[in-house]
Amino acid sequence: MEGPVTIRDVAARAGVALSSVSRVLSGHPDVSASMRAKVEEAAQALGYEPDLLAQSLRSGATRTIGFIIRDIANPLFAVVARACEQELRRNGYSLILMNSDGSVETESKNFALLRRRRVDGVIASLVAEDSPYVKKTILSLRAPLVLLDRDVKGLNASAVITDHAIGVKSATKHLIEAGHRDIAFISGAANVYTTRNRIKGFSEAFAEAGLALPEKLIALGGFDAEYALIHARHFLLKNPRPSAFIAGGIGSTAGVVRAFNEMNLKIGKDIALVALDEWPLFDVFATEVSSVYRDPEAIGSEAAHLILEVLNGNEPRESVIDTKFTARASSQGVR
Amino acid sequence: MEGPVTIRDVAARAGVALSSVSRVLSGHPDVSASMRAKVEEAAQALGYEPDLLAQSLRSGATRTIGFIIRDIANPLFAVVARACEQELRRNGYSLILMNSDGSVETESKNFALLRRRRVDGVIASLVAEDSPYVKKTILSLRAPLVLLDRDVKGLNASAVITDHAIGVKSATKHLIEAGHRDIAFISGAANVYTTRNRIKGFSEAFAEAGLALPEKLIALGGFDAEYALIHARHFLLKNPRPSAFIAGGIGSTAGVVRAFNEMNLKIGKDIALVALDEWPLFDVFATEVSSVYRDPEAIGSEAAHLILEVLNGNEPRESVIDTKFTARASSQGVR
DNA sequence: TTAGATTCTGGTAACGATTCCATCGGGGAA
DNA sequence: TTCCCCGATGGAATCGTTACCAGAATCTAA
Repeated sequence: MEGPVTIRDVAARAGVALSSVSRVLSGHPDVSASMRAKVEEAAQALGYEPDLLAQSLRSGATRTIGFIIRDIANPLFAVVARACEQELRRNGYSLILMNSDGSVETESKNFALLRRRRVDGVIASLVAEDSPYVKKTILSLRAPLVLLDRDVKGLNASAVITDHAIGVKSATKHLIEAGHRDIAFISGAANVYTTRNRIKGFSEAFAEAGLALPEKLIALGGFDAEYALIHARHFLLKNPRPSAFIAGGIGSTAGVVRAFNEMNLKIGKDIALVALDEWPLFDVFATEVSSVYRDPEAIGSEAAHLILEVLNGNEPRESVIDTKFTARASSQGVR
Repeated sequence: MEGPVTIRDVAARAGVALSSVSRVLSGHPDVSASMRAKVEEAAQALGYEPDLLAQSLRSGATRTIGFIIRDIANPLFAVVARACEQELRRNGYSLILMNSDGSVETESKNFALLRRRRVDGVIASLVAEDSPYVKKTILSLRAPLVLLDRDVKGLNASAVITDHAIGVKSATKHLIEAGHRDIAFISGAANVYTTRNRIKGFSEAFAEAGLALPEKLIALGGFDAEYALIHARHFLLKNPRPSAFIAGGIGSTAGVVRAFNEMNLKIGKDIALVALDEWPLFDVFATEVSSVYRDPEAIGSEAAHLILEVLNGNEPRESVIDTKFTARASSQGVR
């Protein structure tokens, strides 16, 4: 009873050659019934299970997928990760999780490490699209890549893209129709598709209404609550004060709502709010918040499908997830 | 430019033996300066990086840790996972994430797969402590194990234990002192330490106050919102109606709050609420909720430390994380 | 000057699996 | 009966790395 059981041990016990054991266990057709019986008995008795490491070295495939994101603690991405892991697991793949901590440098190191681990593919939500690291690092990855909500040219990668614009446009229209003009928009960094696409929807709604875009009320710099808090405070001191806020993601919304609380502004009464994305307990606790929703489960399982497709020899492609605006108490009855 | 660069290619380019390349790159002392220079030049020029797979096969260590939890989408565990991954990454380990989907069978399969992947250790939050699978599966793991908030005898595992009892006891005392007697308690399944330990604190507070435990107001069966919703509804129809609720975790709290909303009960006014754990945006949106808080960052990094300790040859041990009750508006002014 | 120790280097055997190739029989066809 | 082919098996090479062993070259000391 020393160390794990290897194929040698099974061969010895069954009194046959290594290669025969391998053939039986991998279901090779040219094996006699008696051989099959002997080997299976021995494998069973010894509790043999093949070493995935050795198999990987031999076959060149690790049945392992890297998953790189800024921060798994973001509830949206946690759901994406869960759905993705589940789907990959069903197909015999394991997921290696890495956080980038919001740093392109860490992100780059993560890619390099995954390359050395010989992962069969990578699913990633990049910190930035314009980093000098990114393209070089990714191009040296000898494995299929699925990008989440990012647009980087010349990578030959698959992508799961969310159509934020359509939802944000509806939301903005809804606010404009309710009489809002000074609408503040606070969302994540401008150097990623997510933010640009959201702004696109925001702009389109103003353009179609024949109104000028309130450029001075747009703050795009960080996904964190701190960034949103500072800018929301600043906007709330303007004259005239914005009558509505659109806040991107959980971090931005947290910051915006804290600013409201500081000034004792009641959501849905003194000020309107639309959140981009939803998260756990979104539906509970006081005022119901209007939102632009995207299904994180769908994003995760679609990412898994896309990588599996390429692993099965198909060409990389893009898949679009839609968004849906729902008006709730937080954006009604303010004007 | 075919396939990844191996140590052979480096040896060929430098005109030396394989073994010399290996020695230089692994920092062996007995290497001449000229040899070092030649090999480093070649490795640099070819962009060589050692294959972790091959190294692992040779060395027996994969520098990989398995992380098994019920559900990464639980915000508390997402933060635990992040902190854990971060700490392990700093020490050169990668994390393989697996969800058990609340099934002991899936959990068992996950353990088996991690064993085949030859992970160096496993950090796990078990679905149940009394499963027949668990012990057998875990004992066959030839790697150190860190349990999160679970108590299974005879495993020789490390553990990060949360001292829920102390926080829950304070919370219960606080409610009792405010005059509450019919206090409902809804939390996760009873077959795990977390729940038992919480109930312990709950019971102690009643005992010390010389009051009988309101056993008919205790529901311990599931971590999900659905379970909590059904039981909260049921309790709210009792006569007398409970005047306070203690809800374990995010799922339970969601269910309880939904039940309140259905009956149009205002938290902190018509009914008191204490939540066990906190989560993103906990501090925002209307009524501030009293809570028993534990630091998920600390749990995650402590788990990483414990596994690293054992990997460095130390004995497994237990580490205790404390909890802290904070009274907020949700539990004040109801009576 | 030479024995002995000390560097340094190359060759080779592992780690645990798969797969190709060669060999050996047995069965079918002429 | 003879020839051929195919099913079944064992042996050896391979994946990319490290580590042991032996030998060559250099150096120290008597």
